[in-house]
Amino acid sequence: MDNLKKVSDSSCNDGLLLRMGLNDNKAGMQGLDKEKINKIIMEATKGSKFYENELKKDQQVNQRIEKMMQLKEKITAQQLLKAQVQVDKLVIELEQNRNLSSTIVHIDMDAFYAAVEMRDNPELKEKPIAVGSMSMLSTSNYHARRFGVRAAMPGFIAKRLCPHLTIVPLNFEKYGKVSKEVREILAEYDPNFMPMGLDEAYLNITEHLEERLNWPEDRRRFFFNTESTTGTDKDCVNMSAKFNEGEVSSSPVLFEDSTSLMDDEHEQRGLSVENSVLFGTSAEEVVKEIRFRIEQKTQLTASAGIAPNTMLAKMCSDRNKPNGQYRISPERRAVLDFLKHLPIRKVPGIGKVTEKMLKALGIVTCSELYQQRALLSLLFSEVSWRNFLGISLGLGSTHLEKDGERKSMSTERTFSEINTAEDQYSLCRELCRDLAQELQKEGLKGKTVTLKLKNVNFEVKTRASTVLSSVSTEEEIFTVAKDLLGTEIDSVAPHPLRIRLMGVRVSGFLTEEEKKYQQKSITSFLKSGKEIGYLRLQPEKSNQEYFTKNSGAPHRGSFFDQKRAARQLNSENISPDESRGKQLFHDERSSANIVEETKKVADLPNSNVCKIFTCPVCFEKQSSNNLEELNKHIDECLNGTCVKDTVEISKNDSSRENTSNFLPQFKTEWVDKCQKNETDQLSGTDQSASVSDSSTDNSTEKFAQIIPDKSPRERQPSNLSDIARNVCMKQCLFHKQMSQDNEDHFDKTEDKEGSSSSCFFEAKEDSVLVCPVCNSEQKTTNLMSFNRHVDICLNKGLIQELTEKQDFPTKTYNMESSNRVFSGGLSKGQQCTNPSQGTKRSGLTASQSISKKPKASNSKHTIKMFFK
DNA sequence: CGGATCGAC
DNA sequence: CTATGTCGATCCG
Repeated sequence: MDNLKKVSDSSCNDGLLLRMGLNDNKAGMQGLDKEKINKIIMEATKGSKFYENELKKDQQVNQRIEKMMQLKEKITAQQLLKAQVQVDKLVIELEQNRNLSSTIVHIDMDAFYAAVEMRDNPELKEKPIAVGSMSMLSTSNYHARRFGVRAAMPGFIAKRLCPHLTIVPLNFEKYGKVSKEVREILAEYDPNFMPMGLDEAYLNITEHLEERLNWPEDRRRFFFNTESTTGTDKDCVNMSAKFNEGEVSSSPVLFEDSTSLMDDEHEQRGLSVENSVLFGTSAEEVVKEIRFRIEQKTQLTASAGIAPNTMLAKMCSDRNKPNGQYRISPERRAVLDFLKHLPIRKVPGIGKVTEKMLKALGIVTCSELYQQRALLSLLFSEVSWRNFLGISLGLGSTHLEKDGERKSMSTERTFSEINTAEDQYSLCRELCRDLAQELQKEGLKGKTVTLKLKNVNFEVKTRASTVLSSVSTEEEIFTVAKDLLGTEIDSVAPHPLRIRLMGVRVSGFLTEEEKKYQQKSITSFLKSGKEIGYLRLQPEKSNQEYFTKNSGAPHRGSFFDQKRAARQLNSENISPDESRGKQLFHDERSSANIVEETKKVADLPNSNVCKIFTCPVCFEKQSSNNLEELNKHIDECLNGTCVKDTVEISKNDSSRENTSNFLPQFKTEWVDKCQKNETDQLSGTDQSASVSDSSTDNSTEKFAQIIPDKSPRERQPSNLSDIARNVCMKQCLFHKQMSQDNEDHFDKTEDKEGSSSSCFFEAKEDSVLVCPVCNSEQKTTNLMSFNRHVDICLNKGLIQELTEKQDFPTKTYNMESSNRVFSGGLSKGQQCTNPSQGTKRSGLTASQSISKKPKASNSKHTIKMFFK
């Protein structure tokens, strides 16, 4: 979708206008120039509550910037130098692993909603239109954009900018249909393509390109759609001309004033059959073919980008928009050239706030981003500056990851002021009802309910509560949401709560495996607790039964249950892979237990268990209704007490709960069982796990040493260093493969925790050190010298290449705090970027290892575990 | 964990 | 009159 964000304003600090992101305006045509547009927007905006709030937010950003600048002032030249060295080591490594072998395509439908509406209503074709409502526009056509009418602008302001503007209401059904048609085409080129919303998608056409080489020619020939409606014959001809020219500028659908292109150039480019186009085998040709087919099928145009990774592809698709395409050839040089003068704001994941913060540091273009990498590493969080670095090197995801399971579901509504508690509660219930319905469609239950409120001053608040048992029905959700709402109403009493928006979200879903077991187990844990006095009934005002639904069964002893719950929990803490494997492994045998448990559940009458717990050890009431707190307390109480029935714990049990503490005895027990289990049952299978020597302490570190590993051959290294070596070896092997200029005989070792200054390269006996930058063999085996050489090389090579000159601030500062206060924007597209490289990347230091994705590869996981 | 923020569509 | 809705991620306390 077209965003208004892309344009930055050169005039510094008129916050709102900047936010409105006015585009440069083509002179000559009707429309407004930038100045007029800004003026009108200001007039419409000034004095509004909305504007006041925008100013406030702006102030907050300014404060953040100020803080950052203060921090910057304290940085010493020495610190900066050190940072430079560290960062540049990473640069080498990233550079080493640069992967240019994939061909990623980003397809972006031009002014999608507006284009669809124009297609379906010819009357609109000549007019400036926008899709949305008086309060908010989703997109506008290119004609309307000349007036400054843009997505995310309220309709009433758009009307002032462009009084003739036609606002068409949204019709998602229609867009969905068209989107589906487009996706059918895309799927032919990459069955695993990744749609991003209705109008965008990423494709990995690497495989397609290979196969295509062997295709007969007629498989690359496509015919014009002659039977299309609304005089598109001419459009088709236009298209043909455009495609043959390989140069496209405007679309008849999008521009009322589009000129007819000449139509007799067919022969110029392999058009051997009348009414058809033959496409070649290159990436460009493939994408032209895709766009051609999209237009033939839907009468809509698309823009596209072709590049070695998703980030670049996305930026490419923006380049020749609308109805154009652009390719970055898979060469490092080409990538860097593309980035050289590119404003950071064009980068997906860099929004207006990040742009502003970076601008305060004098960073506007990607090459400046690279220049300042050392500084950024001191001012921003690890995640952020690494992201920045990746951006400035042009690195991104080279494969398309399927998006994982959903993490939350929410619904929210904006309305004219509601200020009576009664209305607010009923609205809240309504939202809960809607949400419950959607949740049930996907069979989801979550533990956390979040209430979102926006008051009439546009201030947003969220209030969350996590409950013990997963919720999914209207009543369950409402029970929680209502409390949150009540608290907020009380907090402003005796004034009314004046809101313009309310939203409800449920998150904290169970994973597939958890779904199977947890419900019963957890609730059984709670129920049994109640039986022996863990939980006590507390009379409450009204519908406060948190656990009336999904009641669990009583099990035998409380201790038994508690232990089981705790054990499960910890298995969760070990590693996703590990616990998942285990669960699957035990599936069969545990089913019997579950059945039995379920029966008991059924027998239990609805109860009114409530929020007050009594500790079974000290018998004191616990005020917290947080299971974690409760368990923590019980742990403390129990610490040192002997628990005999540990042996009874069967590994089949699979209850879990979100508690990080549990009885030490159980941990030990669990580890032993695991250990046994692994060797007994897993040998010979694909799965393996290594358990390090069991030390005596009961800390969780022990669990961190259980290292899942897919490769049978490397099972059970005798100690941690062996494990580490294996990891390094694997990575080196991979490295060698990846390295185009082979012969790199250096070994990389992980930076150990705490010793961040340790050398990056470490010599193997008999090895020759080859500089990864200049590729020359180094005589020295002294790592210090070698590292120094690499640093020098870097400064000569990379830095110059990308930035021409190296600017090195040399002021002297004092700096005591290493706290990074600032975050750089990271969005999905962005930060998934590096996993692709990440899985292949070697030599990551422990602290460098990024593992946010649950789907982190095993090797990555191992690294992280190892250095925990 | 909860709350605020950012960013994308 | 009239400034969205939904989701994921990060960071901080």
